Amino acid sequence: MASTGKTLDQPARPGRKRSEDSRRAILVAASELVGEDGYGALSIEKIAQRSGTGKQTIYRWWASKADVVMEALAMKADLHVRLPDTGSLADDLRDVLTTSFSLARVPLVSDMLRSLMAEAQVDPAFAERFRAEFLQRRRNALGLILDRAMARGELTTGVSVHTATDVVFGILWYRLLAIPSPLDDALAEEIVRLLAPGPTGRGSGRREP
Amino acid sequence: MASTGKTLDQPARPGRKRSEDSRRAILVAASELVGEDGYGALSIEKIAQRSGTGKQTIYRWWASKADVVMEALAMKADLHVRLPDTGSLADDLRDVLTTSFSLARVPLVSDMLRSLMAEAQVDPAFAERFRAEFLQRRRNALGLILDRAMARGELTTGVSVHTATDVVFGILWYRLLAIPSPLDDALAEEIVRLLAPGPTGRGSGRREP
Amino acid sequence: MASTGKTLDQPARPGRKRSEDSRRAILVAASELVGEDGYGALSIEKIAQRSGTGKQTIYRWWASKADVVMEALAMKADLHVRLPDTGSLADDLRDVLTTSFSLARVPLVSDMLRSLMAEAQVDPAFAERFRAEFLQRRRNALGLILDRAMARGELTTGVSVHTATDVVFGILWYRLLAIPSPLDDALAEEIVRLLAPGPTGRGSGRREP
Amino acid sequence: MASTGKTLDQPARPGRKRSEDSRRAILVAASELVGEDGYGALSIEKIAQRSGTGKQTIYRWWASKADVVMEALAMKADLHVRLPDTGSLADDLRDVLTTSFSLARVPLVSDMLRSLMAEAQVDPAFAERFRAEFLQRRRNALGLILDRAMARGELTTGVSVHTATDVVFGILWYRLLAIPSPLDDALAEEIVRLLAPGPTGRGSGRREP
DNA sequence: GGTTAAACGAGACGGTACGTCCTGTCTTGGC
DNA sequence: GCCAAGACAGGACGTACCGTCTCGTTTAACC
Repeated sequence: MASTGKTLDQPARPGRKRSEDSRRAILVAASELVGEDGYGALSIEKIAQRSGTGKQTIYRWWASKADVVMEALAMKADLHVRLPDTGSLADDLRDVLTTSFSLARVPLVSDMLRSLMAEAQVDPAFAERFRAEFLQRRRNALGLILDRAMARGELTTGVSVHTATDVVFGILWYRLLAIPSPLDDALAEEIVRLLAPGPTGRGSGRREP
Repeated sequence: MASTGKTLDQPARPGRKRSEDSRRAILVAASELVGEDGYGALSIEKIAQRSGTGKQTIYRWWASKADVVMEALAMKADLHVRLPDTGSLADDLRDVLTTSFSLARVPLVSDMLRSLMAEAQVDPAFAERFRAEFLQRRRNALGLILDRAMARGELTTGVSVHTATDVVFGILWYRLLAIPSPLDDALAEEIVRLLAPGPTGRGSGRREP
Repeated sequence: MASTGKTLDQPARPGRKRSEDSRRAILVAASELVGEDGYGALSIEKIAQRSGTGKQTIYRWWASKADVVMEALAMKADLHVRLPDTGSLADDLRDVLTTSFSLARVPLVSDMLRSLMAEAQVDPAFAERFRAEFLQRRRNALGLILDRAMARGELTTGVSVHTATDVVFGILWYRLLAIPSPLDDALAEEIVRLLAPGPTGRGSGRREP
Repeated sequence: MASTGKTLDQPARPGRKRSEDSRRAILVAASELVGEDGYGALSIEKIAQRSGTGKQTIYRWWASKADVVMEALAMKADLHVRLPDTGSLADDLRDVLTTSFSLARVPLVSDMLRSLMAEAQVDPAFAERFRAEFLQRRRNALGLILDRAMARGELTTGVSVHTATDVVFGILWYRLLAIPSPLDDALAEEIVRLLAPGPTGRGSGRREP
């Protein structure tokens, strides 16, 4: 999740190098401020003051305060997307769900996620970056799992891979954003049951009359 | 969807009455501004100027600009929640879904919905009002439908009513907020298939055991 | 020296009146700051902070910080231009000179004068206002005295009224701006002798050969 | 007019020599920028950019942007002070005046002069350098002329040499700074008449008694 | 001829101030 | 008491420069 991508692997530019210290201080300050007063009270001005940097340094490397938070989140939480491959849709799905849910249960992480999604509604340019650098990556991971399941004939519920993905992320985000409810293993199990009904599960006899 | 609830059905107060003209002008101005420049560029100042009213009048009757937009949305779109009762989960669900989807396809409506959900992430007090006055009402309607289906034994997918509700609204909001995708009849059908898998296809023969 | 002249004696405008308290606080703060750190370190931001007002209030009523200082100077020192009329050029001139010099010897006043003249070199719009509201008024006063002397035949040095005015203000400003030297009665006397050589003075016999 | 005097005639140092190209490019850029946007819009940053040099190079050799302009002025105009010695105060004075006036009539030169005087009001350290390196030199030249006239008994107006100098430079600077008026031969003649009133008119017959 | 050191273009850095916009409150006079 | 108008204190915006500090390169003098 590079901030700009300006460096095209040709660091042979003149001038002083970007300060890694400042970068870290800014991300830490942003994290702290979101945790203390919430994203609504966050301002570039406060980040600069708290981190002991100049506003220009923030504007130089990030396009908006949401981008700072997005990178702070990446630094804070290991957002690396796991790609389980157990050979069973139910198991793969359960793995992805419990991993995602446990991350979303960390208060600071969920606060940041909610803030980023909110900002994306209001700032179209950031929405694009948020989608490309965050949302789509997770969709792709789940999509791969579902594609494999589809190939194995395990996706028997009559919904497309795309829609199944929407169901999974839909419920995750809806519980984050709309009606705060627990994202626990019981919910994960319900979703697994819904999307990957086992041969002896709920719908076993339904489809083979 | 009263704006504040200040008026306690006791209009026997002295002084000038609230101006209905101003109220309407404010809501119209808010609608127009959201349509033109987006919610991000909306400000109380601009609403007052556009509507030819004073800022104080807005602050007097609404708690925040999000509340203005929420009322503007209510004025704009008929948000009355339909409560179908066909006796079949699939049909009831399809009815709710297509109604909701067609509303969400109106650009201004979806813009406002997205804005309100965004604001709710950043302003906890508004989040409470938004939940109570908007989100929960729609959950309750769907909940009633699902409760009836449950009683008839139609909810066979092994998910609770609560979770099924989350699945429905989850996918709706996710497509609004995260990955803009069509909210069409095909999607409605997929969701019906997922949550109300009929033994011999949709609807047919369901009622004659 | 009205700041804007917006009020055209028709105060029948709606809205809150201009706060006289804020106006005074701003002028006092500007005076103090010029006295403490000099005009070079003066900023709108500091004036606002010191005076306990908002920057907008300053920008609303003054076009630049130089205009604030100009009005602060008017408030500080009695800049009312005396118009002596003794019937003698020498006496009139001496009166104007000693009055002007004694004002210019007040450190804060001279600091402000120098700052305003400096700003006028760099900000053409302010230069116009400074000329019209300050410099020209004083020129006019001296011009009147010299016109009267001319009519009485006392201006015998062969310089025009315009040039004589320039000589007087030239030396005043030059000593303020360029080579700090005392502006005392001795200098006044020298200028009187130069421009109004009395009948028994230096040039008495010069012109009647 | 050395820029800093850092080089103490001991060039026996290792390392790269000062680049004459950069020096010239900086002075030219400063001239151009003052001519285009005025001294008020001048900044070290723009000089560096325009001249294709680094800011550090400017800071290394000049103490402030005013010092750059002062040196640019010296490069631009021949500021060498003429020292006429005709044996007649009127003629010497006229020579100095017309020379100075014709220089001050060059727009860019007068703009620079005004800027430097303005900066001197706001930056005491620069004021010192400006006085020593520019103003005082011209005073000294005129002082010499007047001293000689005094010795010859030509200074009959009853003003000291110091004051007479102030009269000359006062009117010059006043017309530059305060009330833009022409600095032409007519004015020079008036000043000559004022300070060197010849018994039978200007210059005529004075030298061949 | 290698070493040392200063000057150079470039540009990031911590800061300060700019002038604008908006917030939520207060004040005024009219309805 | 509501309303339009608008002034107020305050805070943040995004930009421009300040003067300083790396960078890697170039150019001399010295050893």
